[in-house]
Amino acid sequence: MRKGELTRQAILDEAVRMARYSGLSGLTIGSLAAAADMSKSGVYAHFKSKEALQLACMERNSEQFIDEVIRPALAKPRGVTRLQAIVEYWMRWYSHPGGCLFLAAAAEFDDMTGPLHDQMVADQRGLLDSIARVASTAVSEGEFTGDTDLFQVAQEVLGILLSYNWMSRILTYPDAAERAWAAFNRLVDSHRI
Amino acid sequence: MRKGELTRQAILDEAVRMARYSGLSGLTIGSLAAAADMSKSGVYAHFKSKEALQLACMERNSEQFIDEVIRPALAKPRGVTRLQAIVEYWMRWYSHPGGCLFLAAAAEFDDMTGPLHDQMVADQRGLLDSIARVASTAVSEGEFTGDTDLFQVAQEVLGILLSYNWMSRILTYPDAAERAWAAFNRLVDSHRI
DNA sequence: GCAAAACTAGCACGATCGTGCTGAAAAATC
DNA sequence: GATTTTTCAGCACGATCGTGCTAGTTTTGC
Repeated sequence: MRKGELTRQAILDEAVRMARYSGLSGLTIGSLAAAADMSKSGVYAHFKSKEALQLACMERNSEQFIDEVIRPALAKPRGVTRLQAIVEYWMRWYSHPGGCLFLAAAAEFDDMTGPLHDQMVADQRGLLDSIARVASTAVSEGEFTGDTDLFQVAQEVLGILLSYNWMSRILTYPDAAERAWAAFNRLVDSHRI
Repeated sequence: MRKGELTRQAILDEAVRMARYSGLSGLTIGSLAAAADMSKSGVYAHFKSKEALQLACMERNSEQFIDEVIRPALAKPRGVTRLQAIVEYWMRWYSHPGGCLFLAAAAEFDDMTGPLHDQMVADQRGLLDSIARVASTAVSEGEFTGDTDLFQVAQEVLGILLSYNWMSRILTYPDAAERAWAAFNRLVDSHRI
């Protein structure tokens, strides 16, 4: 009853950690069991199927993202300050060992049907909405012009984040962060009142 | 001698097509053989290992990218026109059934060691250099200021492309292309002399 | 046309995958 | 402390994976 939920969370944390490296498809119950010092069936019993395990991983990952990116950003003052904060925390999120599970899931499930694909799309939509929502506070605070296209801002910020991830994680360019901030500042200035 | 190379290419084309959907790790020799109407060992004989098959897929994919994106762009006049062209062809490249194999490979091999990872990094570096090289023609043609940071441009163009891919392919936002061009125009204007 | 080379189907191997049953150990409830 | 429920290891299953050998067919070079 309580012990079960505890080990389930422990398994899930380990699963998310492993999935960041190998992806959710590359994650196998056998290796997960070994990492969690349990038997294969012991792990399996907590999730009635592999798909359920993968979905649980995505859910856990989203929780961690909220904890590490969304909530800290919301603690900052509304407006450009908060927009800058979410980008900063987001860039830190990308530097997790193994990378970003959202990105891995998107690459794995984009051409697929079923619950995994649907959950992935919902997650991605949530990420984009988060940016747009924070950007909207810059409008309501009078920092951005009233006719600002929030999803234009969201798409461009996402682009800055994605290319930063590419440059720093894959190509290991040391100037990636600096250039990302240059792009961000130019974007913000173009919408300033 | 000649027949062998022919079927090898046919297998490879089919393999790349499949890998766009499932990734290079998800690609299995069994399903590839079925799609190519051959026996498993018949396919396997052309590539002495699965890793060699995957590497050959990456090579074939790069050739196709050159044919469909790089070469057509180089046929355009140097400068902003060519930069705009490479973005346009690149966006079309992303709309291939199954998506972009460069992106899939990057997600699969980023945290890995070995030839597959190395080839992927080399490919990605090549993609970025392509953008920077085209951007440099805008400088030499006198359209961009002389102090333009070419890799700043490259990183931002890559961001526009990546976020376009995300928005259109995963989230199926219809305005993704329009917004990508808006971002592109703003970027170009900021570097115009 | 013939000999040599290249190509590919058949088959089998060890390994690993997800899944599921069964029973013992542990924990929770009273 | 007894009992009921939960938790988990052992084990086995069918399927599929990559790999490789062996023979026979097809294609090539002369």
